[in-house]
Amino acid sequence: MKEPTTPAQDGQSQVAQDGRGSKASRRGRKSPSGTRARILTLTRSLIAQGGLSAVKARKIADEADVSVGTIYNMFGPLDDLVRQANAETYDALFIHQRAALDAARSEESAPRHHLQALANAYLDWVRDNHVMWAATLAFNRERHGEAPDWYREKEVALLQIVEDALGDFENGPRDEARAILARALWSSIHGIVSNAMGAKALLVPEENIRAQMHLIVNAIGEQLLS
Amino acid sequence: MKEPTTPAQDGQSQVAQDGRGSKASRRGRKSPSGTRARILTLTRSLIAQGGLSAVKARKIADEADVSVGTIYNMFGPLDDLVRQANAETYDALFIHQRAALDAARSEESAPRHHLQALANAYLDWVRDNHVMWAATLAFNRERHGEAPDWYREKEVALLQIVEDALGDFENGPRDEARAILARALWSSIHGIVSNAMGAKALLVPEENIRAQMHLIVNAIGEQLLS
DNA sequence: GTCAAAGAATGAACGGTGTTCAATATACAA
DNA sequence: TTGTATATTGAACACCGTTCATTCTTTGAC
Repeated sequence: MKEPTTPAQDGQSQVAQDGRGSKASRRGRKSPSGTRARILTLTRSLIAQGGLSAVKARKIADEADVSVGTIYNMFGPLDDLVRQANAETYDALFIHQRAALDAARSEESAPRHHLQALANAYLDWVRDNHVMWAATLAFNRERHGEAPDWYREKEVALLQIVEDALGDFENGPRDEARAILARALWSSIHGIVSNAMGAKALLVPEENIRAQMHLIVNAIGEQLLS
Repeated sequence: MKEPTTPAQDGQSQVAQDGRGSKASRRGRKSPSGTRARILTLTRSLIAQGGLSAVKARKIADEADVSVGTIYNMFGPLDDLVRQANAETYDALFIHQRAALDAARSEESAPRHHLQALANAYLDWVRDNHVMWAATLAFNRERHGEAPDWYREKEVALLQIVEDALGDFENGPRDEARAILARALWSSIHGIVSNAMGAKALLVPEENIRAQMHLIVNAIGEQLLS
């Protein structure tokens, strides 16, 4: 029984979890030589080029100038390495969506436009990151049962943004009802985009997707004003 | 270059594509001994028990009392065999959904209840077939680009049911607009259910999922009456 | 029944995969 | 320098999808 050097992740705060500070770390141990970061970057690059199935231990080891053993020592099974890569994808999406909501709020716009902005921002981001995102979703689908808490929280954080946007409605739902609505909205938008997303690109014309999203968001927004 | 015995599928009519008639077939060739059916059944059974990753050529060969070569002669690469298995899953869902719409129509109910019935029926079916369905979705996500027409049409057929239900609205949208709305609705429902579906079971309480679906369907239904 | 040609079934072998772990190299404190 | 605790290595293992020369089976004319 030998745990990998870094127990997997603790994923406390959103974003920024690269392990330790750049030089001497908290506890005077651990290697400095950005090997861990290099492996992770390489993994992400492989996914971006060839999808999930392009992630091979030997390929990473070769290109990162380490042995296969090192990868396993640092990350445990290859799935855990992929999860780390996916975590960074989640973080990027999170930042993007938070920024979109903040921007929408800073304008003098109705709450329903905040929802529209979130949906549009999501589509924009998926358009620009379809391969990474498809890999993340495929991975999740097959290994959702085994996902650790710090990973699951990434999804929850995204949902929280939608809940926040729903809070902008004067007489919108609260508590449980708001949580249900947020999940319904997010799942729907997510479903629409996923449905239009192939392995390498968006298959349905972008304007069509946007029309579908707006149908849903408008229908919900309408209800929230009555 | 040797094509598998049965070229893959032609998948003409919805449902029922087991290849040839039970005994002497159209062209006086082909083997009778339900080997093909046995392999397919076994494959489906493996998926139902252990998910996509449980499908192994040698395992199937052992349990079906054939050699690995036979499987490859009959189905080509293992992915094609899985696709055949998935096709049957699609067919089962199609029949289930068609029946649900027919039943809703035969009652004296408003068109919006037809949509509700479809959504509810979908959730029912996924609840009872989560493993097979999860496998189908996971497979699609990683190999959507390579999907042949006869396979893609299975998805289209499901969408058509929703379009039909939308046609029940007196002054509902037509043509392109209806197609977009159907896709939006179906993707949304699908997204909500997928979001709540783990590898082995529905993770979110069923009543919560139903509440989410009804929010969406009601919101859309409302719009269609104004 | 015979027998040659066509077809179907076989499974050892191949290249590639994730993963392990005894052996080795390195870093650090005394 | 030396001893010990790490970190790194890569050959070896088990298993995977896939191929294809070989073997068995069926068929139809005689």
